[in-house]
Amino acid sequence: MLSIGEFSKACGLTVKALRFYHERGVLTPAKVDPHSGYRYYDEHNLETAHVIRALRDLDFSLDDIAQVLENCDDDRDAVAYLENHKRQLAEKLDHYRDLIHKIDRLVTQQQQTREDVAMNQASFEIEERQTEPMLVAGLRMTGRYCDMGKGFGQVARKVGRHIAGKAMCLYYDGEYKEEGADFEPCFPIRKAVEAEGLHVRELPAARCVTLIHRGPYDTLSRSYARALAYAKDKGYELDLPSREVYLKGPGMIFKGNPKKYLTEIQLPIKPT
Amino acid sequence: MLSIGEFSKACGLTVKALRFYHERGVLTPAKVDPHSGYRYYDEHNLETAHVIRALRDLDFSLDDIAQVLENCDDDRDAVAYLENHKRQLAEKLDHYRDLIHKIDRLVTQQQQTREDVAMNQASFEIEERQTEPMLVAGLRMTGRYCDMGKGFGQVARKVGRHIAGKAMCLYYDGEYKEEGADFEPCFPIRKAVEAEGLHVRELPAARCVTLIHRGPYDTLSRSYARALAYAKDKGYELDLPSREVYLKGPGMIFKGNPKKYLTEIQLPIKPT
DNA sequence: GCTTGACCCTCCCGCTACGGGAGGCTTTAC
DNA sequence: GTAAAGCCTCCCGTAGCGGGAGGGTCAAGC
Repeated sequence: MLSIGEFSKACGLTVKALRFYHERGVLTPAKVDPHSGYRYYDEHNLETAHVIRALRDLDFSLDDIAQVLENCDDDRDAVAYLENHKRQLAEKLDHYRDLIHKIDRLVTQQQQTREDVAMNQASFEIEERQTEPMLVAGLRMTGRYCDMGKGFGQVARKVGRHIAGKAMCLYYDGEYKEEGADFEPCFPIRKAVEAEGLHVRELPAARCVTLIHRGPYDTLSRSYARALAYAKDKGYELDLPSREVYLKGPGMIFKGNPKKYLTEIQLPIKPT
Repeated sequence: MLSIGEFSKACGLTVKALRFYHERGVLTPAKVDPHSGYRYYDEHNLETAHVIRALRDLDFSLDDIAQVLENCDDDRDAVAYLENHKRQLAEKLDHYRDLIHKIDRLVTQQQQTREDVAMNQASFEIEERQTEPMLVAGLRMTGRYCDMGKGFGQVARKVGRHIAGKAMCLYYDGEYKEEGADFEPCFPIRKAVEAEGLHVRELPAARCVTLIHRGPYDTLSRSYARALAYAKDKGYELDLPSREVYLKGPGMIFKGNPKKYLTEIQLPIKPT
């Protein structure tokens, strides 16, 4: 018969834990002095204690341990519980793996943005440029521009891990529309994915009038005006859809400072 | 200004959570009516709420979120926190992966034991057999047999994932010794591992008198007597170390029922 | 027999991030 | 004016203990 302190040393469980196990009924001492309330443990308790320790080390809950103790005499009986517990652990594992991947994506996106910004920092002038063809997944929608965020959210959720570049939006109207606008938020993706509701295809190359707009979205019209004036000046006829590429916009976590947003406007020139 | 219920719908956080965030100071409503105590939230709160949601989805603690909110205006500022958090998640990931491996090992060992037992169930008679050479890691010790368990524990901890078969023990004394016995608990392993304090080598093949003992260890002497009598009868001279292979003994979790233990005794015959 | 120090006891609070519910105001709609 | 819905605070519960307060018990030495 060992006192709780001696037993604690013998089995490697803390005194606090032993008292708690007693209270929860998973490890009842062989004898409790009714006068002093002192707990005394025997050989059989030691065995149970070892079992509890082994199972706690495997992250079993006390309730599960109680079940195992009740139904098993043998490692063999415990196999079903072990398998079951393993499944639960595997779920947690997947969960954490998923979170780590998400963080990874956030960080690399952030890095990408920083590089893009650094690269484009010099030129805020109107340019003519040939865009590269790219594979995109988009969600065509009709409504107000402020609902665009939800569209991006939906697309991102569906093609999440295949995203290969900056968010962009295609505009199928030739003008600014308060309501009933026809536009398509999309993401460049690495490889063709099937996703219901999404339009996945290669966006063709096009010669464009481009301009990087710096500042909040509600001042975009000024930059549009400049680009359109330039095109008119050159006598270009413009094509649809026009594009906006969100080089630096609201982050995945923070909205950030709208004064620092960078948006590239791309107005395709109708080939002559 | 939205009431807490409306705001809850707007940001996707529960009313309970919002009150809790207020109490913890991570999301203070724009206005609190001093008379009624009603909380009212504004546009800026909505932004903060989104940040909190994004970070909670990544399993950030509220304390960490508070720090991020205090020090970051931008996804870019948050990168360091994300990296840090990722490290913590990676630790958990490793932890769970480790546990799953441990469970796997337990289960496969258990299965192995079952198969071994099924195979050996028929024969409890004395046999002569050539043992196969095998790679083992052992810990030679001097003392009492009851300390053998600790020896197995040490060996198992060091070569854990390389264990390839049943625990066994080599006996270097020609007789039973109460104290000062010279023996070596060891495990067969898959490939040579370096482990300080352990003796890793190939155990040579040997022709043996073998016998499977069923029951607790304190009745082993009867089986030894039978095997020794057989050897004497045949006129064999015996070699050292003799071996015991623990086909079915105390499990990794449960001690199990000693009456069901199976132990193979192997007494090497000195080549003539 | 007495003291002392080590050991043990039973509460109670703390941690995370809320959820559930009781009991009581306030606001809003009809 | 009234009723329903919404809001408030306060308290308890979660898992598995750790820390500590305040007080009883045990064994040994004098």
